[in-house]
Amino acid sequence: MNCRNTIQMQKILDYLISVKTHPNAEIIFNAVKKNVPSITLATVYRNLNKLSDAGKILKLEINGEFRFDADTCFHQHVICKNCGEVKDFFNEKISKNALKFFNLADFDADSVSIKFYGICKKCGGKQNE
Amino acid sequence: MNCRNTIQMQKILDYLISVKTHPNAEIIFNAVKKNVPSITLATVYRNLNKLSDAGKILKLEINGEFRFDADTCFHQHVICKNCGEVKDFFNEKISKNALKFFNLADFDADSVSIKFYGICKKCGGKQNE
DNA sequence: GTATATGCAAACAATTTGCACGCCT
DNA sequence: AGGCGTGCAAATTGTTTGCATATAC
Repeated sequence: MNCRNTIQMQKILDYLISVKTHPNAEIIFNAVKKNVPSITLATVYRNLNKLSDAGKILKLEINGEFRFDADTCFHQHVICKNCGEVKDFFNEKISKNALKFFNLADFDADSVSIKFYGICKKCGGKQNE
Repeated sequence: MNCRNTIQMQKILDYLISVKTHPNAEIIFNAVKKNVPSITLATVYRNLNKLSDAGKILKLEINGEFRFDADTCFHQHVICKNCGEVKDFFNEKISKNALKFFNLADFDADSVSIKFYGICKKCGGKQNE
């Protein structure tokens, strides 16, 4: 892939690898800005899109925005319908199984995104307080 | 649920039930407008959110926007990474299996969203032409 | 040297919100 | 009658784009 090794891109990737959360572009921007003060949000978006096109990171659609994840191994995401918290769930089999049973003659699927929705412990019972 | 039976809401739901596509708010707006000329996009959004909160329709996050689906039975969605087309895939077992194997002590999941990504037949080989 | 990436600002697109009025129950 | 839903317009939020300059290779 046509991907130049700029400091901006490197720091964005470094940051994403260092966190277990699933930050959106703005959070990544603010974090990387500490190391590369001149960076702009546009550059962050451009790099995130490039990295996800290259398959180096995941681009998740959660709560109406894109979130990014440097862990590209088979796993799933868990989202609280109340507070919006996002967690990982690791069960390779669930994803592999889904792909195994997928078969549409006119469609060639190479990846699968699995999101569980529910209520986290913190919110349990007391929604929208 | 506090849900008044307005013509707007009824027509939105009728339209969604009548199509097998997964329209976004604007497409729904334009379709319903033919029957209810006074309707606005804001009303469409408000009703779609209410219907999905009530569990009567599904709110899908696809290609950076929300798409809506009146079929709330277990099924999955298939998205072409090239042209963005969205299709249904029906395999109850995949979704039920995912929920069955989900177990996080501090999280109670009641639904799962499964999206397959790949290239549709139309786009096969000739991406981004 | 040349093409690609950056920074900046502006444009865009999707969705939500405040408010006065109208309609369901 | 009272409250929820609507229409309208404006505000928000998230993301992309055009352009001149800077930088990686």
